[in-house]
Amino acid sequence: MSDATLNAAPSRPVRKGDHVFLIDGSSYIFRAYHALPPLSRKSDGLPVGAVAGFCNMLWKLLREANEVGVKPTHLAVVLDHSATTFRNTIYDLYKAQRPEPPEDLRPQFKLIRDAVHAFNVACIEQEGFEADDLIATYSRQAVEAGADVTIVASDKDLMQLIRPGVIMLDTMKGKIIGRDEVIEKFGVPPEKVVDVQSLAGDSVDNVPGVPGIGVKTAAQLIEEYGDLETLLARAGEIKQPKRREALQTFADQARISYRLVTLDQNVPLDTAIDALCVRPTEGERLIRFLKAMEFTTLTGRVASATGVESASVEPDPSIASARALGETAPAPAAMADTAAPATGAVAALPELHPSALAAARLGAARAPVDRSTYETVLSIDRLRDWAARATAAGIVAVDTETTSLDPMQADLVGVSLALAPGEACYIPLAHRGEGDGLFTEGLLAGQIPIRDALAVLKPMLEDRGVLKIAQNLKYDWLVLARYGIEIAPYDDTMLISYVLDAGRGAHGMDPLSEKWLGHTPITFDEVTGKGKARITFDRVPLDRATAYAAEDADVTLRLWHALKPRLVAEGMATAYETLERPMVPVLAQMERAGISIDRSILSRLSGDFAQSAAALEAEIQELAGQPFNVGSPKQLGDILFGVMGLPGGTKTATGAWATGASILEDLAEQGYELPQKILDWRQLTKLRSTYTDALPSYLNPETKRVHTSYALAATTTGRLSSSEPNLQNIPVRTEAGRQIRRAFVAEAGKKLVSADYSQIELRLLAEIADIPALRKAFRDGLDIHALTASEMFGVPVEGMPSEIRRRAKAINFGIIYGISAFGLANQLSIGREEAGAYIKRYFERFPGIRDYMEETKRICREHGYVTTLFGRRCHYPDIAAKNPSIRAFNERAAINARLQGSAADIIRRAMVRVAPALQASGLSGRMLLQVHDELIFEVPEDEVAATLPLVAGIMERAPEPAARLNVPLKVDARAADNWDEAH
DNA sequence: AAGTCTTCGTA
DNA sequence: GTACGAAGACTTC
Repeated sequence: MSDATLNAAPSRPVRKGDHVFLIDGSSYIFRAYHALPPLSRKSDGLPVGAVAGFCNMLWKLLREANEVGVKPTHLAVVLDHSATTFRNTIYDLYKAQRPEPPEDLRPQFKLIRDAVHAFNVACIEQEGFEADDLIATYSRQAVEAGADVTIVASDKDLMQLIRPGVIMLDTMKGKIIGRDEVIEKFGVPPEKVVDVQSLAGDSVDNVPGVPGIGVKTAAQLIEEYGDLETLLARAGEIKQPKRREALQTFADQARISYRLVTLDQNVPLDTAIDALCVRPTEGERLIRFLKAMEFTTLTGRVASATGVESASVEPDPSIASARALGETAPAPAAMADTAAPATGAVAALPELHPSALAAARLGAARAPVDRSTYETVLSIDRLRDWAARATAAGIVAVDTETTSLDPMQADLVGVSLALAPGEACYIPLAHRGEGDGLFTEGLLAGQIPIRDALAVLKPMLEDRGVLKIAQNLKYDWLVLARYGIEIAPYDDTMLISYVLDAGRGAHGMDPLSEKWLGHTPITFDEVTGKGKARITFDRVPLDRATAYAAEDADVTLRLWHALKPRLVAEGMATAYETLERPMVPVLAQMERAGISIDRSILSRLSGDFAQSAAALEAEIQELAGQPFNVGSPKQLGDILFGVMGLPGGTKTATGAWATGASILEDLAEQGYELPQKILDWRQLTKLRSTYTDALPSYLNPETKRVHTSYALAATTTGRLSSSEPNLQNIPVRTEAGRQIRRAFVAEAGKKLVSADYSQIELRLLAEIADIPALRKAFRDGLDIHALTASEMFGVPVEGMPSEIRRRAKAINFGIIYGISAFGLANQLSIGREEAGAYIKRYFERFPGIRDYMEETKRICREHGYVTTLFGRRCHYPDIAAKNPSIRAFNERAAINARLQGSAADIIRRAMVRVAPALQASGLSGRMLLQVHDELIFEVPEDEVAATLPLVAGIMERAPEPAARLNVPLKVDARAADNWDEAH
């Protein structure tokens, strides 16, 4: 290889058999920056990690065997010239939300250009065009000339260019991307990639796409219809209404997206492709640069390959110094993220403003996730190193992998940790070979014995000086509790998101990652499969397990960096610390306790219900004159309104006959026999399928109890929700329903204690709306519904007809729900006009409540949220919707949220206080369940007398000292052998 | 096998 | 009129 200096750019036409390499420089820089450990020039701390990675890659492509197995005849590094391109004229939001590059990356862009020149390689950039468009154009020209093309990049936007003779090479993963890989990723071949992308959109580049359509659905649609235009033209044929409407509504948005993602293959090039021919490496020039960068290893390699005496070459003095670039050299991301003692660059820059550090940190947290850097920890020494670094850092993201989604049955399979964005590991502990589950091969070799690993992790996980960060910690808390580990202190990114953004989208990790990091993590389903084909996590191969698990910890840590600062900035830190975070161990302990159910009661009921339902079914079919599926609303509607021609038939939104309870009740009142029997049949089958049959299947085989799962971040108002099984909707209204409650029992020698708030939401209405008459009524312990009726209708409370009181009660509930004449009319089975008149009269008597409702709407419109008594925010982004019914719905929800949410806050405060208070009093009762305004405990018989007043007192005083209400809270508490009698 | 619609249980 | 979750029927793949 000649070392001659060739200043004039040579040129050699591209012809058949040539091989053109096009390097996507810009995206390579970003990836190298995040994938590689932060590296600073020793002499002055100039960040050079991305430059080093880039130089190594380029050297390898030029001089050594690469993955493609050929040496380039033509080669260019293609860069983005500026942020604004023709795409911004199509769509002004294109790439709009893309964050600024991190501070310690910025000075490296210029260095990369210097590097390209030092390598004597063509460096291409062109105003108004992205690197991708230039690559597309060169690629087309090369193919037309009969040459092969290798695009060195991993950006999915370039995959549309793949065709015979054109492949992509991801040097960081050492992977070639061809037609098959594209099909694997997009579900369609390269030539259809743009069609799929224009439907699915791209959150990273802010390509809108069509809402509700992801890559999977898009691929399937394109597969079926061929291309975007055909699909849009025939969108009306699509069966699924949601999908059809989305495609029709957002057709133009999809067309815009199509233009955004389609690369321009006809850019008027400033530099002809012939000029990209590979030029000889000038050893001395390159070494001058590498020495200036202080890349000693690469300098040595280049020297020996080019035969230049390295010692005789001086570093290039023109290569920028940190100071000359006018850049502060901030801490590498890994350091900025930790509470570790300031070292290196941080120590050298004491004047660096905290917000600059925060910006650098946020930049790192938002940087692309690279799964290839995660470590699989297989030795106790490596584990000790990770634990020690976590302890030194004082902060670590943690995630557990297990054999089950049910934390009460899940066995630990592995633990992942993240110390800084991109710096994460997975510690497999109980992975097995890929067996059939019956013939287990035993543990996979090489894993650290679980006891040894937990012995290393436990001190760190319980260290008061190390903040553990998790997403949905309650799950991991429950799992680790069963291994004798109690995590503390901790933060939960799901709960931080919830307290900040309740009502503004979901709080699971995948949606949060999309929203805040613009990154799509590997999904659990992708790793384990789903449905019948699902495998347990212990059968996931270690490389896939590491990519998935370490990424979860990595993403969790990045989310924490993105969200935690908002708590203070937005004034939500107290709400998080008092209403959210302390609930994790409280709920975990409740779930772990579970509740005992009496199987024999349920199985007897099941039999009874089945028999009665069968009898009813026979009568129903007799009355109908033909056999049909009574459980099918479709068939039932045909019988009632078609065959029998009953009056009052209305259609549902989808055009089917409506056969809901209220319609059947109306018919029953008119004297028809069949509808009542249907109602009875429905009740019996409902109770049987949902409760008496289903509940026993939730019995935990080890504990012989039922362990529900509470969701802390599921509702907009702050309420909990319960699932698997839902123990917040156990029947209570009818006698048949109450029999089910009798199956919830205390264990021998104990009682169930139920303590519930009496009319808490109405009391909060009186408090928040500040209605003196209502406040006084509660203070005096009056019958609030009777009083309302008396005020409205002028009837004395004494001897009031029950129907009058019933109507007033419905109005009171209506107020809490953000009353409408329509709703009240439905509830009371009266006309809209009459209901409207009631409401008018109510507001005349209680004008303060109308003012409260108007004020709530105004506040919600102004801020986009309402606030509870304790500072929780409930967001209603559609409060100002143009559509009147959507707007009215949001207004009612906002009115309700202040009350429902304040009540939810109060019971949360009580729940946090109960366990310590019981313990302080030497009582051993355990809290088992929460049903919005009710707490259920299991208490030794001889402690019941002491527990009842203690619990009631804590609940009644729960608002204090944060709020001192002018209305008393009233709690009724009772003990019995089963839930029905205690309630 | 998975997703949507309808219905119904609770506060 | 608010807030939820679960089940069966039905549709779609």
